[in-house]
Amino acid sequence: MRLRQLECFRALMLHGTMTRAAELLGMSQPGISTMIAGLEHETGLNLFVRRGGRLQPTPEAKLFYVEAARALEAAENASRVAAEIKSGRRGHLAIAAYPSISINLLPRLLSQFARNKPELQIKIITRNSATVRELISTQQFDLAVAELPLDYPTAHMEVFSYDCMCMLPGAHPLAKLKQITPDDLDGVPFITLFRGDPIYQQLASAFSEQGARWNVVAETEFFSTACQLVAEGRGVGIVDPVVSKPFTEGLALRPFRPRIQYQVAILSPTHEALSQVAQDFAKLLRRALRA
Amino acid sequence: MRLRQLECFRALMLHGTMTRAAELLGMSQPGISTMIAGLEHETGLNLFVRRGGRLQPTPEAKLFYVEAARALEAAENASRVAAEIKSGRRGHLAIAAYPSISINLLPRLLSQFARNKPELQIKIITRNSATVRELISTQQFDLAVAELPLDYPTAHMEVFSYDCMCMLPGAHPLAKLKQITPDDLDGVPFITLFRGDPIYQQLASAFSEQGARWNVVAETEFFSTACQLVAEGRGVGIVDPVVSKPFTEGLALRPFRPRIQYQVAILSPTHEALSQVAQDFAKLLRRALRA
DNA sequence: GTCCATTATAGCATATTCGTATAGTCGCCC
DNA sequence: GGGCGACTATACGAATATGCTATAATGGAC
Repeated sequence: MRLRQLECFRALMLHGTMTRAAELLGMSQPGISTMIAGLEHETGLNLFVRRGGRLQPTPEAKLFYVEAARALEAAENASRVAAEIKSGRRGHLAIAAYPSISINLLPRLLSQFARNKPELQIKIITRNSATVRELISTQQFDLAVAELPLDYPTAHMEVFSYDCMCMLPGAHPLAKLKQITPDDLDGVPFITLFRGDPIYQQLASAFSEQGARWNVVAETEFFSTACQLVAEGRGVGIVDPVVSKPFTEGLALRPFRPRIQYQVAILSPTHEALSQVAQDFAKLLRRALRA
Repeated sequence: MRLRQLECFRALMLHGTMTRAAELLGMSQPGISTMIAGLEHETGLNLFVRRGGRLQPTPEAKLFYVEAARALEAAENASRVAAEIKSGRRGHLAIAAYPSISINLLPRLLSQFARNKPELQIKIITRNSATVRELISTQQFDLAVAELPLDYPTAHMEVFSYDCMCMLPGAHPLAKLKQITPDDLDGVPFITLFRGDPIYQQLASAFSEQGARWNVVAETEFFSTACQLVAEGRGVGIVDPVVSKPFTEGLALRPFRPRIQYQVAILSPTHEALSQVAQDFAKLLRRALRA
């Protein structure tokens, strides 16, 4: 039993004559005739009686029609769903990300991505980078974004490295410098990430190597919190130039030397194939993180 | 999108490798390969990633699979239903019949007919012959059985004529006669159908023509009632030899002269095609009425 | 590296599909 | 009853699809 036969059968049931059914389906009348003959032969049912040169559906045809129409609709639905999947209108995209990126950059990218995909189900879960790494290995997420380093990176990783910038209130005297070193910040009130963070370690080394006094007045968990404190005039700080960009409006950013490296990675599951939607979004995300 | 493609896709999703799917479907591995390639091309979806010489379903494949399986099942269901219709296991058979025949003969034939057709829905409606004739023209019934004559027979008719038999209690003295005439029954207590019935008219003429006294002691609506009264010894009567046969057990039946004609017809709708089931049953019924 | 299991491609025979041309059938109207 | 119009069925051929065998290509295991 072929779908085309069912299609012809339905058209014939709905429109009464083969000639009209053929028009509707954009095919010739003999085409319909042979299709119907084939269907009758294969099912063994007499679907129409030839009566006065016309076709009259038998009771069998009426019974069969119900099922035939149902099957056709299911097939057509499958086709439609395929098109939806292809265009990304249907599907889901589950992303795990660490806080700083999930506050602003990620939702901004996602809403842009999903604008013409009304049926796309989106899930963002925010966890610290270590948890994010674990989540991706449970295969429950399509993509994850985590800060490096990770203890034991199991998933497929794509790394993005940034040199951190020193951020200062716009009117700060040091803002006139082209770049900023620990020497310049000797004793200047400083806002940093927590002691456990790699950034903290790198800063501590940088200051101690230059013999400058690192005057830490605040430790925060996220760049975004630090940015806000700097904006309030509590001191200067250090920030990555891409992910935290939305939080540094109105602040002066200057290259910091020596380089303080900040690394972020897009993680994807190893055992699971990546959906097209996820691949497409990864492309967008990659572009944003490279910028 | 063709059903065969979906079939291959399902087998592949369920069994993991093309080789096994091919075995299951009784076809070659390259056959599956080209089917899947065709499906991927037509839907525009990457359904499998080739990974280490194996196929791994993509998330798109998993999403699409749900719909594909549904469509396949619907199509298979349609096939099954077609087979059921063909074998008469599915369908309905609505018969309208006049009382005498619907008491015994019809249900007996029907239950024999439906023995191996568990899904066949049977409807018997019992009305007098005039109503039966009307019902058949409303197209709500497949077949009807009515007594003739009918006022204005619109439907297609197949007529069966019988010469009525005289019925007597088994021990009745007249039972020794080979055939019975009104003369033989002069003054004998007689049980007949109602005054309006054609049988009544024919009997009245027969008796008056021979100048015999027709001693009517009971009028009944149905032959079956008359038979019971005869069996109780209330008198003799007249009965058709086929339809009423089940009610005449233990009674003596003798040809009655002059012939009293009793006519029954199988009616079928004119505008509606007859279902195969109905045709098959009509054949059985015809054989029974001819006997 | 070799073997084993898998998938992909090529080439070919067959089947299906679907068009055009044409014949057959029936009802209708004069 | 003949011709017309509307319809269905059949014949035939070209394009396409199907599905086989043979064979190449790939990658994992040892």
